[in-house]
Amino acid sequence: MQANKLDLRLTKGAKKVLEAMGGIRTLATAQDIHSLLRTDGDEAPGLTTVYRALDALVSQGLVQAVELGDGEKRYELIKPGEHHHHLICSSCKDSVHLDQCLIKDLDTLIKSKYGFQVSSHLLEIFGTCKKCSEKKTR
Amino acid sequence: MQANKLDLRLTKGAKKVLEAMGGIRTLATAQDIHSLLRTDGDEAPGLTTVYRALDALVSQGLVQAVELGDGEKRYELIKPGEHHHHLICSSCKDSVHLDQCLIKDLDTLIKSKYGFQVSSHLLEIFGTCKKCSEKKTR
DNA sequence: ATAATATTGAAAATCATTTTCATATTCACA
DNA sequence: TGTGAATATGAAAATGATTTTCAATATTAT
Repeated sequence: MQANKLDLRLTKGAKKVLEAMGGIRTLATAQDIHSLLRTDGDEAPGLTTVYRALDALVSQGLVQAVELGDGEKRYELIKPGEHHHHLICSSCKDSVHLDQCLIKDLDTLIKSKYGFQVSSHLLEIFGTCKKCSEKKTR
Repeated sequence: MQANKLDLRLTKGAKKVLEAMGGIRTLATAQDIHSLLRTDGDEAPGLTTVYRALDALVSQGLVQAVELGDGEKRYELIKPGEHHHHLICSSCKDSVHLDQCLIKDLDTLIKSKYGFQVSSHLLEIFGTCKKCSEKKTR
């Protein structure tokens, strides 16, 4: 039977990657995820498989990829089809993800002003988090 | 305070790069700029120098670097200290730059809501440009 | 000038990611 | 349940953008 309600044809590797990502709250590189799996021991998939799994998960909408400008892609679990943005602290490198997209309504404005049909966007915000700015002024 | 005496200690290579970028209206990679200079002939700087020049120009605030997720940095001339964002057509790969930052006022909102001091942000918008969507519906 | 300093470029190194290819696993279906 | 086709895997090699090295040049201050 080929019932495809939600096409979740996940490979073994992808399932493990998904599982590992469940335990991470911040953005992680492919290599982060790989070494996490390695630490957890049991038959960890190789790095190549992790990359392939991440690709698959991204196109299935379960994971989002973010590129911050340092030449390394970072990945994060999302609710299927959703996305979100981050506040990234330049000092402690920690990232907080925002619970809602801050520029949802921009799409229609852009459509009417430029005739440009928005399909996705990339928004990341850099600065200093509360903790770090308190440290500085102390 | 002396405001306008900008520290323009540009190397010969950087000057050439700057010049070449003046003639480009879209985002260009280091290699684009390099081959443009090569085409223009006269004693073009090597690729290494182009990279170094771009670094310098970025830290001097004359050029902005954008990373779109394909692992290649793209560069663009800006008015010193300013920045802007792009509408990038997934179909024809052309990019239009927006004349003003669409999320200027977000900073204060984020500051009050998260205690996070914004210093910079990354915003790129992907979709289909007017020309390309007309082509499709034709 | 002359010595000290900074810039250049070719080639080598780096490093994340992708590809290759041979082997192992899963799947369709008779 | 077996059998062959299709898919998944991983180690090693390839890729490709960027960086580093290092020796040769050019620039600058003295």
